[in-house]
Amino acid sequence: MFQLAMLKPQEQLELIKRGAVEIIREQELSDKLERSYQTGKPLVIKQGFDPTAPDLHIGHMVSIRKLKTFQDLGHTVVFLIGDFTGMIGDPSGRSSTRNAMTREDVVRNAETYKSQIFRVLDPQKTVIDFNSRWCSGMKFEDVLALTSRYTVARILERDDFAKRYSEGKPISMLEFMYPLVQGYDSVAIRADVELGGTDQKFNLLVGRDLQREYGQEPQVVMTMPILVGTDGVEKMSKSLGNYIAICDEPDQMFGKTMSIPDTLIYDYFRLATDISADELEEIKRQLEQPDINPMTLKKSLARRLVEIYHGPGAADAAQAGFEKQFSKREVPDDIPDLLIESADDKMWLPRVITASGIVKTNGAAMRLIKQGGVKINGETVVDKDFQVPLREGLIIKIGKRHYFKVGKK
RNA sequence: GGUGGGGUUCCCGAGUGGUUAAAGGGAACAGACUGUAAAUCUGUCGGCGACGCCUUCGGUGGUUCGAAUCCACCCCCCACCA
Repeated sequence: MFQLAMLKPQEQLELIKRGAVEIIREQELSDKLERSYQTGKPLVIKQGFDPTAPDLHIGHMVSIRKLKTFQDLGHTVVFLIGDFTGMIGDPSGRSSTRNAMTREDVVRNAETYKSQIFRVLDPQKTVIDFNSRWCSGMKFEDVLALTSRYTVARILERDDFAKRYSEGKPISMLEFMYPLVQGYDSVAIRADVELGGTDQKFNLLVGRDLQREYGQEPQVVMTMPILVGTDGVEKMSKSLGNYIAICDEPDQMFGKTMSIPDTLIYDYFRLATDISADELEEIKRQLEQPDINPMTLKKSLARRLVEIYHGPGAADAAQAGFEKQFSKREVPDDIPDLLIESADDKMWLPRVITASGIVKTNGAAMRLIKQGGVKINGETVVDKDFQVPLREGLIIKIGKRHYFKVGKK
């Protein structure tokens, strides 16, 4: 695509700035680009990632796609996995499920990361690094030396610490140290620019301060917008279940996109697709037209997303499948088979439903039946005692979107 | 170390001896309406083939016919003081 030698610093800056919420400081970035241009030495662009949850979603991609821009401009991207703190674990704090990870976990997660980010980033131009590489070898005196360069009051400035502190919620010392560890990473890899969501601003700034403390030129901090999740309320995250994963199947990706509130359409176009400024303007205009159904715009958004991660052919198929299943309310083409092993020729309906994995307990299955959420071959079944004949071809529908075919193993 | 407050079902949060699987809200799920939007309305929301039984209110013991509720000890969180 673009080459470092081909684009002038000013042009690079324009591309980089697009979509960013804040650049601290733009002048410094401009200077760095200028120097890089003159010397031919690429800038080091850093972004840190949690060693857990390697299920990347389109919210992560907002900044990862920005990394791609840097990469296209010839700069070096360091995809930094924060395995060190992850391996220690943090039993306290409110997200008490954070358990220590083993080296194997970390390696496996890193592989999963790779398989996902390389859908966007160029493997040849991406450095994947782990902060245990320098953290593990630090002596306690090094750590103390690090802590001496920052103050409690400054760490307490961080929004969520301040909030939790004033609300009487616990903050572990380890969590308290996180910003320093993360900031030290910037020192260790001599980052020129660090990217992150706006919620990371504080941590990124600590990196800047620490670099200065260690006699380095401070990194430029660049924050990217946080994508709101499909619920339209919380930020997109795996744990809240309001995310569109980049490895979601086309149908699923299309469907999830169609379920977002209308108010999100514009932001999703802006942050999650490659749409041009002109097209974006057009979307905005159309959203204000009362006679245009936002659904049509949402469909085109869904298509674009599927195209990015699965290609144009998949987008066509996903849209066709969606319209068949939800607009026309027809039975979709691909229905998973549920093969049941049984000596009998029939089986109690709740048990069949549970076997499908859609609900966990017979009680939940019985509730669904009672509420009219279960259909067999298009007929609503309200008898919770219903015995399902185990013969081929029976199609069971659960709720709005779950289908499966019953068969005997 | 001292003093005081607190730990309830996915989350928040009532409940201070029986009628309590535990109010209310949120989330979630199902149904209606729809555009798998929002809003709204209705219902469900620990487990069990289930008018009954089992498990649950930080942990362990105890008092009682009966405990989330009372007592003892322990663990954890928070505030203030040192």
